[in-house]
Amino acid sequence: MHRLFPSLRIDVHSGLFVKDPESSDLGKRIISEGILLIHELGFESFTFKKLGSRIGSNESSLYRYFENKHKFLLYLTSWYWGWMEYKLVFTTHSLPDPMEKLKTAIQILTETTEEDGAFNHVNEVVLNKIVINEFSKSYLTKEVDDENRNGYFAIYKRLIGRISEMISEVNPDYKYANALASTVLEGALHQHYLQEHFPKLTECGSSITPSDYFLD
Amino acid sequence: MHRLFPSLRIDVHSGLFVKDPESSDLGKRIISEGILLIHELGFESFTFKKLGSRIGSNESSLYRYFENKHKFLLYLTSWYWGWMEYKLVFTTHSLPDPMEKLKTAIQILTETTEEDGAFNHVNEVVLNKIVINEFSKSYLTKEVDDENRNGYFAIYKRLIGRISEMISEVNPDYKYANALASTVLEGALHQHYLQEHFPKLTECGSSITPSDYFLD
DNA sequence: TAAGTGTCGATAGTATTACTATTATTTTTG
DNA sequence: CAAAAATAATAGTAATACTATCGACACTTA
Repeated sequence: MHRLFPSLRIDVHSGLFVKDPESSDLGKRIISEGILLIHELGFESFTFKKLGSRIGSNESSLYRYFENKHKFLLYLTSWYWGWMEYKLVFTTHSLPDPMEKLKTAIQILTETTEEDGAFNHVNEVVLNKIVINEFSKSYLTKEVDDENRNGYFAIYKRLIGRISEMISEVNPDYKYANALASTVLEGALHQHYLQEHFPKLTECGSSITPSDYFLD
Repeated sequence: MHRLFPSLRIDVHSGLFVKDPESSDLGKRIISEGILLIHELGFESFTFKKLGSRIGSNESSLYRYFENKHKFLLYLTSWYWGWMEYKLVFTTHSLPDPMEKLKTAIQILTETTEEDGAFNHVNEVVLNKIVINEFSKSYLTKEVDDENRNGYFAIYKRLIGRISEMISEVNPDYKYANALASTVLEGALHQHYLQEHFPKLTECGSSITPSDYFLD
């Protein structure tokens, strides 16, 4: 993925920020250091005050970029899924065989993330860990339905739609393409989590990866 | 399941409560109304103060039963998995055919919950909804590893172990029994959630159930 | 019957969180 | 260089997630 498209941007729903963090240096520092800090502290203990003092800025300045920390998380995860979609589409686009296409897709979606030099204020490896640990919290709320109506989960849904289509191309008679697509995506995050914290609940570990499991 | 064992108790790890809520009337009211209130408000907005005023009791009294609301959630979900385990073992115990056993198990684990009159201070239907919405939050924390070491997730892990065994009995050569068992359990909760909030991401709905999908 | 024990409710208090509002200062830009 | 925009500094607020203390009452038991 390295610098193939130096001018590429992941398009995140504008309702998720007050001021586009890509538009300034401070904004980019909020993103890059925010990712690291959420990873270090966990989303519950993460606050804008702490992030502000870490980047030598002020709490109130951060509120000019993001309404609250929940939207900040939505922004980050949305960016992540946009990035995944881009990797997916780019890699599978030219593959003619539906089965190979699907396998490649599953590989991409379930493998351990490697860094992508194309977006230098984003550490994709750490962001992947945040998604594993915190993504569920971004939608397991009382406000989901409103936020969904606003389109905040559009990228994620589109990604599932793409996988679902690939499944249907391999087997048009399979009745549960959507359910399977969502299970793979969510299940991959879950297996990575189990690997780290509940190794007895999965075979995945150093020699077997979640990709092996889902490909099987 | 109705009153087959009137003297049955689900054994929850004693580290999850300060004083056993089953031991008093107030304790039982905390459980039964707590389930309803978490469901109404969502776990984030739920507080002991609100629950106290709802049951005509005092905030500080609740703290005599549970150290904090996180442990309260752990208690409730742990109880739920204990109850599921009991249903699973009871129902599948006498089935001789491994395949039928596994199918019955999957049916139980993925179906929509019905009430069980045997535990009258617990509304299992609402508790199931809490598990769907909040269970992930109980382990997606910075404290998981400590809490896991304390044995707070033992029942859940044992349940996965049982399903894993059933899978291996059907096909001893299958390499990912644990991973599959955990995927089914987590995936079932996820499908129920999607059904409610993201219907486009799954085929599951009024005519097709998550059980159909996972049995397939 | 008096003393001891446990339970619960009431009240008060604390540090922190998740913001909002205002004003001052710096930086950008036209 | 001046105006506008961005950022920093400070203060303030309501709510959260507790902790601590105290008194009332019931129950036991010696």
